[in-house]
Amino acid sequence: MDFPSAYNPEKNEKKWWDFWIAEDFFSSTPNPDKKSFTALLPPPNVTDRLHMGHGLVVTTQDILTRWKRMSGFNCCWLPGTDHAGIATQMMVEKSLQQEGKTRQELGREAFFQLCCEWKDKNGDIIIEQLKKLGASCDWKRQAYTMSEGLSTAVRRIFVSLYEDGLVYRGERLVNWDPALQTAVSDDEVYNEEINGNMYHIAYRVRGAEADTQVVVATTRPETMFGDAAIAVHPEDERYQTLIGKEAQIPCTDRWIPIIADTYVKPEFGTGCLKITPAHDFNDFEVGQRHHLPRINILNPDATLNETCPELVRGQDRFKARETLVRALKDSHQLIKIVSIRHSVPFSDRGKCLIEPRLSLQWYVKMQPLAGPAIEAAATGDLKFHPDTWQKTYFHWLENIQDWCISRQLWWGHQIPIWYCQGCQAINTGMEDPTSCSTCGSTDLQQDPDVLDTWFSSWLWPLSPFGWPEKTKDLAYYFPTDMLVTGADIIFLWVARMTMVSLYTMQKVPFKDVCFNSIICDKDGRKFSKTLGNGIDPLEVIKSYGADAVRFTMIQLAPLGGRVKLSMEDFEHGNRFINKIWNAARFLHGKLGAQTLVPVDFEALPLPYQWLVHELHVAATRMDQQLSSYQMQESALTLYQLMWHAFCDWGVEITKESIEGKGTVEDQQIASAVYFVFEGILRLASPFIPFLAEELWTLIPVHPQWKREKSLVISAFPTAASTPAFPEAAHTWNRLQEVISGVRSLKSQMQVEKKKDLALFIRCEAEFRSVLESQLPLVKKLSGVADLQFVASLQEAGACLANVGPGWSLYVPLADLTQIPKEKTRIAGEMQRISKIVMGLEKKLQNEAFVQNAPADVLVQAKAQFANMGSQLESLRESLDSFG
RNA sequence: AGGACUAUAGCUCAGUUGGUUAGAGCGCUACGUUGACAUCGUAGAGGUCUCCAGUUCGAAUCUGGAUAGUCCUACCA
Repeated sequence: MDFPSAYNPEKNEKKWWDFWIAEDFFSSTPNPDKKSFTALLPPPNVTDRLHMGHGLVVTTQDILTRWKRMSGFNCCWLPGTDHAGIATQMMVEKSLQQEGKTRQELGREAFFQLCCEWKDKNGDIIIEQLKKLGASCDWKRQAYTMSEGLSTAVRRIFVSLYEDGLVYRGERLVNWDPALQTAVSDDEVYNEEINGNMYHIAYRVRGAEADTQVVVATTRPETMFGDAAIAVHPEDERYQTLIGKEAQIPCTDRWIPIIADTYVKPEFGTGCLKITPAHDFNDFEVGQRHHLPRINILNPDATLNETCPELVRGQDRFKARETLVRALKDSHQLIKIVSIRHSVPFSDRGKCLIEPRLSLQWYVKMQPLAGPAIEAAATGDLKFHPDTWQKTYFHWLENIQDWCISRQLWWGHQIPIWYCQGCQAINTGMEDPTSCSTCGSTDLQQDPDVLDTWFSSWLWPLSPFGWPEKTKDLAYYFPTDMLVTGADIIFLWVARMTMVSLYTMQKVPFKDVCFNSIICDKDGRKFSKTLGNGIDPLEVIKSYGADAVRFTMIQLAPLGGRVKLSMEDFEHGNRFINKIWNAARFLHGKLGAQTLVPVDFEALPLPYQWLVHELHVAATRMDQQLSSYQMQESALTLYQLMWHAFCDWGVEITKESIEGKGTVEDQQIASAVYFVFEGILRLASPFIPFLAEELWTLIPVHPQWKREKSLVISAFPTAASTPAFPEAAHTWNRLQEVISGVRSLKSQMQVEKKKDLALFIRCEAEFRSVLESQLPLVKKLSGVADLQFVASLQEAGACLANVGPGWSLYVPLADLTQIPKEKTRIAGEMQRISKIVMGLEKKLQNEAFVQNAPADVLVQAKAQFANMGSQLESLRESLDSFG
């Protein structure tokens, strides 16, 4: 068979992906005889395009899912997309804008239709990109938050919560995005520090004395038209006389009371605070305490409304500020302007300055839902990896605020609430009402708002499996097993899924939540569009292949960490792919002609027993590491096994010991080597599925591995399915030390080219017999012509020495002028070792240590003491031999 | 302001219940290519595990404190 000299990722990735999909390996249906493993793909927005964050989440989850699939689980990894209310609406509006149209001109229905069309055209781009990475999702189940089924679930949960009194409508301050003209939730707001001004403004006070003033400091002077009071601290001596008096809002003839409230910090600003309940969150509360009126001064587009004086009416908030400041200057009521740096809220979506604005919105009462969610994490039903996130989770839930779920958008699930135009009653239900349930009137009007996108995504563990129907899917797959996601949506998504699952099903939605790393550039800055410092995964896949990208990411990124990623990092994964490919190519050339037979492992030569044992150790370790979500470590285990055990030693040994005459011994060795290699491919499959599959089909069939139709559904090696040879492995390790010792000695002498070099070795009798049994191989691997056993150093003469545990290697010094240099080296070595020996001696003489240390630690220390002691002895002997 | 996390080799990071001569990859040095792979091999150099105190027979690992950095939450009228 022809074996290509280089691996072609692009060609093979397509080939194998098509094969896997055609054979339907990733689909799952409920099967009571098989244990399920369910994972949820965090549904990307339909507006998303693949970035490294997705890449990492998908790779991590795919590795775990593929590993579980190969371990015999019935795996369902559920994919899908989120309709992304605001983001999609913005996209569509933008394209409308280019045609010079607005959504208002188009009308709600047509606009909604346009959004649907946009989704149909662009919504699956991200999904196709995920597939490029090899995501082994159950693609037949691909869900979408606006699909019919999922929309029913949204309606069901809304109605249930409403009926349970957990959904209510209230007039509150919301974060108002004037650009999008909608409320956004607290979690969609971010703060940014900007340069601003603090305006000190004088209000006239009505009282006995003429011209008394009270000076307040504010960053938003225009909000004064919504002022309902001026507050001072009740114990602030400066202002005692003012409490109870009235002050006049400049530019108006409105008078407001001066009140006392402990919220005011006397040391801040002037110690006098204007209270604007309708436009500031804290003032809202102060206002509530003092029963102050809430005066809304803003139109939805943040222009000042009719409650304001003509001076500013109709002007934009920033324009109005300028106008007002000029007017205040003229009336000498502007005391001063101080420039400050302060953080102000911005809308995550609209990127514009948020205005707190009074409006009627729908809310979910969160406290009753939070309790069980706290409980679940406290009892360990729900675990976080790393678990430090638990604290954050608790803190948020314990201080939870009600969730504003209405959005003034057109794209999304319209709120299933109908207001009776007759009696004002509120109607809801699973069916659209035709008449008012209170008065029977047919004049009903549906609430124009839509629900927050998260109000559908929080049902992700439930709705795609058919909830609220009691489906077989739901019974089999729910609760799911695992979620991998970014810690940034622990509140927005993770906690809410937990709450709604506990509310509806009395069960946590998943047992384990893994938070993946945040990906940064070389300078530690987060990847962001505005900085343009991101790395496009698709571009990297193009140049290195999906496997290289996957492997690089997973071995670089710990759970819950922060990883600095640069383009060059992907060369690491690429080299690994190349290395494996070439190892396979070598096996093909050297052993390819062999027919594989069952291996009699017990009868294998020592080094091959070691190699088999290495597979056993790695398989055991990887299973354990993956079970505890240590993907990074398991990738390293795989890497070490493949590169340093199999290639550096296994392949080298094979080169020396196969004779190529078709003997039984050769056949056994070839079969053993391929047994290990196939084992490694199996271990590698979850990490680098494309390459593994390609090589797996190229290698000869091994009778001791069960051959399935594809590697992706083959058994993952375990401790039980791989033979172990701990003693043989230990023995071979000792021989490896000698081989390295010889190489080191040669390197010191710079005699790489002297193939006829002969060395002396002195060692214990027992080890000598082992060494003799493997002497030809040891000589070949260490690259010397001869290795002679000597009983003493005297036999060897003036020598360079290399001392290890239980053996000393000597090579005669050709050049006697090197003796001083060698003496210095040995002295240094002796110093290093005697330090260790002295430490051990002190330890062993310490009775407290002897008494308290566990038995195995003690035994180890004693053995090491003896070992190092004898090495020291040998070194001293060498030093002495130089006179 | 409150909270969380991080501090280990020049760089990027491992180090799972306290017991190793503290590791890996990249980079660096020396040597090595007549077919697995130079996308390579062999051998090296390089670390008072940020600092101070404590617990312990024993601390990179646990506790307290300091310093520096990152992030989150709330917020400054």
